[in-house]
Amino acid sequence: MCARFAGASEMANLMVTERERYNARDVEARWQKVWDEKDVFKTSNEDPREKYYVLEMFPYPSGRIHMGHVRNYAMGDVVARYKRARGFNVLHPMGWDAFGMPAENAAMQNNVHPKDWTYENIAFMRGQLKIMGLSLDWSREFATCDVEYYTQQQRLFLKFLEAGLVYRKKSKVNWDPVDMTVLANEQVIDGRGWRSGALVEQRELTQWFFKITDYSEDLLEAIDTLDRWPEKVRLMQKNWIGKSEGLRVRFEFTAPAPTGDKTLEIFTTRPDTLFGASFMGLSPDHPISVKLAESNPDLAVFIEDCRRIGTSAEAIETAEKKGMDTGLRVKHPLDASIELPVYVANFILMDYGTGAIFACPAHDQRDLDFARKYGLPVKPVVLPKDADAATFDVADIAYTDDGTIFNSGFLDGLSIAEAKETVAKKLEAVIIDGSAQASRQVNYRLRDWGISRQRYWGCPIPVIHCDDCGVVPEKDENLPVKLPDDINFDKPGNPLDRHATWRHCACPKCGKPARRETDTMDTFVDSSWYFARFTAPHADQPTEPAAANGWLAVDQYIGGIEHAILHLLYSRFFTRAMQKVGALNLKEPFKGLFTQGMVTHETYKSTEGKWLSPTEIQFIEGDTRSAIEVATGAPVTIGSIEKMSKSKKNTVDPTDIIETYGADTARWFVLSDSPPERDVIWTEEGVQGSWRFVQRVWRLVGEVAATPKRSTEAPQMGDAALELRRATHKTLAAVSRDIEGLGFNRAVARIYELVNQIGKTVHNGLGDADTAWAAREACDYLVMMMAPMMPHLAEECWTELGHSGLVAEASWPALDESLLVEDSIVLPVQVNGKKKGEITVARDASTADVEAATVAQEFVQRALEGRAPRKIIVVPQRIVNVVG
RNA sequence: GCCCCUGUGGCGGAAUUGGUAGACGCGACGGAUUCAAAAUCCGUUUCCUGUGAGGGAGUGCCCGUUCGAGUCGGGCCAGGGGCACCA
Repeated sequence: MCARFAGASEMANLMVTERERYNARDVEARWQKVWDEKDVFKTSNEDPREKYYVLEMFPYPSGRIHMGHVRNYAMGDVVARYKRARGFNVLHPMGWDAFGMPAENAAMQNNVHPKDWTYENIAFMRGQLKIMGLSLDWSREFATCDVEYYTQQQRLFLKFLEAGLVYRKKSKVNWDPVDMTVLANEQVIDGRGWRSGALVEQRELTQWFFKITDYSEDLLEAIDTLDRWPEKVRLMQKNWIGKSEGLRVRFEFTAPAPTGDKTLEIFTTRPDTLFGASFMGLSPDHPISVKLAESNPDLAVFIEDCRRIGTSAEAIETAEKKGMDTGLRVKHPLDASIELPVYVANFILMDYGTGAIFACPAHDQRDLDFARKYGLPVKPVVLPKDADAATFDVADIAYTDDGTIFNSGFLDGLSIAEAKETVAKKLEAVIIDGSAQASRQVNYRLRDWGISRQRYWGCPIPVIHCDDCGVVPEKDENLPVKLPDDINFDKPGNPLDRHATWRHCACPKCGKPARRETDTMDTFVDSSWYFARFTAPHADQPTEPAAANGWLAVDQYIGGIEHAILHLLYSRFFTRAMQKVGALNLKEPFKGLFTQGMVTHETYKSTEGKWLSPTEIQFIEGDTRSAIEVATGAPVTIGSIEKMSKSKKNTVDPTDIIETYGADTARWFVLSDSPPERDVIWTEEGVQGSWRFVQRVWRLVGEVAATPKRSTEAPQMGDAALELRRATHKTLAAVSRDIEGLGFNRAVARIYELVNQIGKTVHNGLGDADTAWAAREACDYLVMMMAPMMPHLAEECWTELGHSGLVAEASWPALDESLLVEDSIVLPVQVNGKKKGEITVARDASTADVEAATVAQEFVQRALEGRAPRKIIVVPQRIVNVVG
């Protein structure tokens, strides 16, 4: 509880001791028990109704849930409960993304076993989720570290291996020599390991890869079918896959390279600028560079330097363009009289294209930087639209925009596109050494997915290394390859490597002693297919294809934008791969995707500059802009609003909030204040507003419930009663539409409006039978409409209103369309586009009648200042505009 | 550098997709109730001007399209995000 409202906790307690107050804590526990005992949210695979699969990204069991989880799961729960009320057979499961580094860090720091740490966290967090009152089918729960789950993952791996979707290759990695582990690029900070602080080395390791690039084109193309995904995410995925079309061109060496190659093959997207070529560039890792280095110590040193620089973003940004002349020369493919030097250059990547380029400094910034440094020629060949060919030159900025080709012989005068095509056609027809000099090629930025991790707490890769047979897959009947429990973390590195017995086994092929693979799988593998596993969580195969095909795709997937690329792309790949091995039969796992915003909070700092949590500060009475530190009384600096994080201490614990105000209040608040895709600012005032609303609804429902139960037939309605009925049904139409479109904040606002209207009616008295009838209908509808967001309060009110059965099992209320249209309507009247007043006319009034009514208005005459209207535009049932 | 998104009161945000800008909530202010407080209820709250009815301006800035623009188009400015030696 926030110290700013140190009194609030006691306040809330005081409130609940008053008899008529709504006691969230007791009520919520009671209804949760009822739902549980009746198995209300258990879902059957055999239900004949239309299916709806709603899923929130499952949590990592870090120890406690945070407000981000609350927001995410509240949203999913609204959808699940709404769709259930709409008659769908709803699958809404929950599980745990339970493998990963933090468990091992905890093991090293606190001497607990990763398994114990993980399962204890899961038990605690499950309890936290349960008090949120989520409509989850807990019978389908699993953790990815459950042996049952990772057994099936190993089975999938072996099927992928058999299907040619898995391979091993040597690859460069960031290696932390102290922790003895591979680091992801994000874990390298200023060239040092994020944990150990040791200088990171580039190492070549043999690693396992998934062939995601087999699906580059398919993954790219199918993005266009994902029309219920945010445009932003689709764009990010497109950019990540990074398709570029170009030409592979082979340049003839003047004398064969030391590797024996007669030609140097490069990839370019700008064949139109070939006449601007000034030199060739090789990656330091190119086979020719490597071969040359064997007999050239200077080059060997240079290549070693390049490798040390690493792959982090900072390193790349600050690195100067550097290179070394190899002494090799090639012939220009379009003009054999031109010879070009071949350099090894530090900015060329081995794993894109062919690891070699031709450089055109005038039209590529990197090439230009390099050319200026080494005094190489810069020859412009693309002329900007209004430039003069005689004087146009490039200084320090390469010209990369559109223009006309010049200085290029037979290409002169062509557009860039025409020149590309002309060059391609010409070089495709030239045969060197038995094959075409050039071929069109599509290149992707997307790389294969390296899944090897030198870690203990992950899914073991089920293969065996045999001296005689090489790499041998484990036999299916020998699965699972279980993680050993008896490990220790007293030394850095992978405990599986050091285990006394675990890695020793018999070769599945020849039976001789062999060694297990000790690498485990990237945890992204675990989360790439869990959504499929939920459809048959206890199957003895990875999936039950009938169940998977019946439930998938996920109709609505909800989670953070931070997974916009990797998790979602891997899952899309996995679904395709699983289709290939017959585990299911579809390509796209998530039909609808929604990425919710973060939960943010003000930050606070002490006079010494230390971060302070909201519980450590107290606001000065009546002032929300100044506060003091509780412990010292010193003034507090109130900082910017940021994502809740442990490091900035600006977190609010969901459990504290739920204990004080109840889960419904917490859920209502995170749904109400901001559009769900944007960040929401957590404020104590806001939560109290939600809490006030809960009490208000409870009071109003209580007053209405004291009136006699309404008959099925509506009585003759008076004006006030009819107005309330109209409001009720309009709200129903709007809330339905808003929830369908995930506009929870709008749905909340509509519900507030209805409650205000009910309040007004109650305030004016419920004496008339028709008013009481309308008020009861309004409350029945209100309770149903708020049930997806505040399920406990809804159940309690439902009972109070005299209904038997559960709201959780009730159908969405019926809409009376006739109440949405009114006989007379208010039309705004503009004069020359500015609103001057309004008129009330019959709904079906003719244009002529509306015009007549308009010109008769005194305010219209006044605004026209005596002139006659030149034109009157009547938009039926919308607006009138008088042009004068 | 490339790609994308967002700019509306003191604050979070609505606006039927070109038709009454500011719904709803928070905060603030005034009042009722109370011995007093809490809670609750009733008001006011975009800005300027006016005692008032009213009048004028207004959705980051400029220009345009339109009877009519927060919404569409063009050009700026500011903030945020993604990718980044990708040839």
